[in-house]
Amino acid sequence: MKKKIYIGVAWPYANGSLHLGHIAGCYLPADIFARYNRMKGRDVLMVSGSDEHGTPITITAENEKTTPQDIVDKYNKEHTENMKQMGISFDLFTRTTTKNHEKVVQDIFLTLYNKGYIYKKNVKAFYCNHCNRFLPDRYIEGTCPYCGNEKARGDQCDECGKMLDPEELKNVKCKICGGTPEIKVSEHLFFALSKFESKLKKWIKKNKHWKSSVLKFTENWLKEGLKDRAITRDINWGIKVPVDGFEDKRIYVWFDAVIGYLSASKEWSQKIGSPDKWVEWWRNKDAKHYYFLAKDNIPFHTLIWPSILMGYDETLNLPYDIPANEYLRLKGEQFSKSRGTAIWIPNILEKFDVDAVRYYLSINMPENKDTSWMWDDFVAKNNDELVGAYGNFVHRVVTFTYKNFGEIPALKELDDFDKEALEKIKETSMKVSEAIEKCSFKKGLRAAMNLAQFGNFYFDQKQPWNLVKNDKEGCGTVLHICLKIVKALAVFMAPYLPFSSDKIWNVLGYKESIHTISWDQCLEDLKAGVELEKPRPLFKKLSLEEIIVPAEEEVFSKLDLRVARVIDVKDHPNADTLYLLNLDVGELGKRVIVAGMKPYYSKDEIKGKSIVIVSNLKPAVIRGVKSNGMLLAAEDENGVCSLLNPGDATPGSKVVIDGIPQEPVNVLEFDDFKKVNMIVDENQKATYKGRILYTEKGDVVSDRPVKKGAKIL
RNA sequence: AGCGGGGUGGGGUAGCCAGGAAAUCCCGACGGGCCCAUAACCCGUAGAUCAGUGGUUCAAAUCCACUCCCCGCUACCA
Repeated sequence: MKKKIYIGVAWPYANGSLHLGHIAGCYLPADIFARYNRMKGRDVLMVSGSDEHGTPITITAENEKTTPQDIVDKYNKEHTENMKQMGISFDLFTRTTTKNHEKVVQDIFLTLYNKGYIYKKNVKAFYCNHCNRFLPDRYIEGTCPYCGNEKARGDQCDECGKMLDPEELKNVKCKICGGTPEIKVSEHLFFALSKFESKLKKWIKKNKHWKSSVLKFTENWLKEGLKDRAITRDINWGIKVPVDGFEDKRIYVWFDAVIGYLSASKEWSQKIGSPDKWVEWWRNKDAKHYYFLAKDNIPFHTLIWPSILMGYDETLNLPYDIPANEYLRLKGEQFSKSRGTAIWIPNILEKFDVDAVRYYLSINMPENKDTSWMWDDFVAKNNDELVGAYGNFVHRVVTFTYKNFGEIPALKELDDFDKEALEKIKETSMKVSEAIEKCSFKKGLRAAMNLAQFGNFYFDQKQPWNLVKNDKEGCGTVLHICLKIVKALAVFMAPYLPFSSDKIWNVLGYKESIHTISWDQCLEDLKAGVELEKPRPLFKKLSLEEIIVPAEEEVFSKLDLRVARVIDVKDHPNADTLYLLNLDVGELGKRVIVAGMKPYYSKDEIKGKSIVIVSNLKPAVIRGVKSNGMLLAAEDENGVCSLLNPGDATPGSKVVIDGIPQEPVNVLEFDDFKKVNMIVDENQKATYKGRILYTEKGDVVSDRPVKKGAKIL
C-alpha cells in the first residue's frame, strides 16, 4: 500500500478576506508539502475549510445589518476562490456549517460526554432580561472598582488597564439596550483537558522532532497545568449541543473548528463515493499526520485537538508533526485581518502573477522567525532571482534550441564537465527532497535555485553559440544536457511554482500536467527528436516605482488636514499627560480632541493658537474621553516637540500639498494614517515626500525650532 | 510599562535546539569575461572582533547570567 500522508491546514475564519500572512503562514507550506508528496507517489489527503461559527461573525453581521449566514457564505466563496487562484491544492476545502460537520461534532461531543470527559458546571454570568440573552463580557459596561471609570468593559477597564471579572463591576449596564442586567447562574459544559495531562506529556516526549518553537510553546503550557475549558456558549450561532437542557446554547467555535479535520476527511470520502476511505489515513498506524498553522494556533493542535482525539477514539491517529510558522509582516507590521495593513489576496492577484508571489513567499517564508514582506525586496527577488537566474536560464536554453534545432537534440559523447552536470541534477534532487521532507521549504527552494545557477554557468562555459557554428553535434549534446536541467528544474519547482512548471513541461513536449508525474522523472532521459513549442518568457520583470509610489500617495490623498483654532484647553480628568482641546474648525464646526501635549505646552501657550488637525481620523476613546481627530505635532530626535503652525489661515481651511490630489475619505483608520511619513525640513517647513504643506495663507511651519527630519505625528 | 520575537559583512539571511578548523546563501559595490538570453548570464575581489559584558568549557555565533538596542501584541501612543 502506498504511504499515506494526511495534511490538515488551519481553518481560516470566515469574517474577512485572506491576506499574504495566511498564505505564507500555512497554506503555501502545506501546498508545497502536498504537491511534493504526491509526486513522490504517496497518498495525500489535504483538507481544510472556512471556520464559520462564533461571536465575531455574529457581530460582523450585526454591523453590516445582515445575517451570519450571509457573511459566512460570502467569505467561504471568496476563500475557496482565492485558494484556487493561489494554487493551493486541497483535496477538499469545505466549511464548518455543513450537515456532515455538525453530525461529526455532535457525535464526538456526545461520546466525550458519555465517557465523562465533558461535564456540567455552573457559571455566573450577566443576563439581560430586556434583550433576553446572556451577555458576553464585552457587552457589559460598568464602574471600575479600582479607578471609578464608569465605562469599564466586562473584561477590562480602559482607564486603569486592570483586567476585570465582570462581577467586580458596579452599576452594571447592558451595552446593547442600556438596561441593567442581573447575575444569573448559567450551566455550561466543560471539557476536562486536565484529565489528559499525563497522557499528553508522555506523547509529547515522543515528539522530539517537532520544531523547537512548537515544543517550547507546548511545554510551557503543560508546565502551568492544563485548565478545563468551557466548550459551550450562550449564543445562537453555532452547532447545537446534543445534551438535554442546553437547547439555548451552542458549542464553542474552537471546539468545533478543530474537529473539522476529521469531518472534512469523512466528507471527502463520501464525495469520492467511498465513505470509509478516510479510515486509511486515520486508523492506519503508518499514516503520518501533518498540521500546518501559524504560531498563534499551536496549543490547539498540540494539546487540545490531541486530547479530543484521545478521549474520543484511541485508535485515531494523532498529529505526527506540526511545523507551525511564525508571522509574515508587512514592513515590520503584522498582517492581520482586524487592522488595515494587510495585503489582501483578491487585490494582489490582480496585479501580480501567482508564481511570482509564491516565489517571494517561499524564499522569504517565516519558518523560524518573523519575516517581512518588503516591496523593494519583492521586486529585487523577482527580478534578480526568479527572472534573472531561473527564468532566464530556462528561456535562453529553450529559445536557443528552438531556433537552432527546433527539437530536442541527441545526446552524444560526454566529457567530464557534462558528467558533472548530470551528477548535479541527481545531487539537487536529493537536496530538494531532503529539505522538503523536513519541511525546510526555503532550503529546498534554494537548492533548486542553485541548480539554475549552475545551469547558467554550464551554458556559459560551453558556449553553444560558438559550437553551433562548427560542431553542431557537440552543441546538441550541450543543449540536451541543458534541457535535462530545465526538465529537472520544472520538477523541483513544481511544488513551489506549479503554474510555471506546468508551462515548462508542455514546452518540452509533454502532454500531461507535471502535477501528475513522478518526482523521479527529473532524472529520466529526454527523448531526442521531440519537437519544441515556441518558447515565451516565464516571468515578468517588475518595477518598484509602479508598485509602491501610488500605494503610499493613495493614503496621503485620503487625509483631510484642516486648520483649527484652540478655543479652550482643559486637563483630561483621568490622565497626567493629556489635554482636552476645544477647537473651532470653521465649516466643520466645533469639536473636542484629546492631545498629549501637556509635557510640552502650558494651557496658556496653547489657548488661542492655530493648529493643524487630521479632521477625518476615526474617533477614538482615549482614557474615557472621545477624541474627534488629532492634532499634528513634530518631534525631533532630541525629544523636542512642537505644534505645527499654519500662520493666520482661517479655521476650517484646508492644508494641502502639490502633486497629490485631495480625495479625503469619510473615516480614516489610524493605521492608515500611520503610513504617512511627514517630516519637518531644514527651513522648519512641514513636508511630505519633499513637498511642502501649505494653506491659502502660506506654508505650514513648525511652531518651535526643531531639528531637520523631525517626524510629524 | 507588561508579554512575545529578535540583534550575524552595506541590505536581506543560514547556522544556532543536539558547542569544534573564525561563518552559508541572495542582493548590492568593485574589477574582468560573454553576447545565446527578459541590458539578462558567467568569473574574480573587497567587506563580519557573529549587539555588549562576564561566565561554563580543551573549544562558543552556538550553553548560562546580566546590559543595551530593535520589532510585534497590550496600554494614558490620538
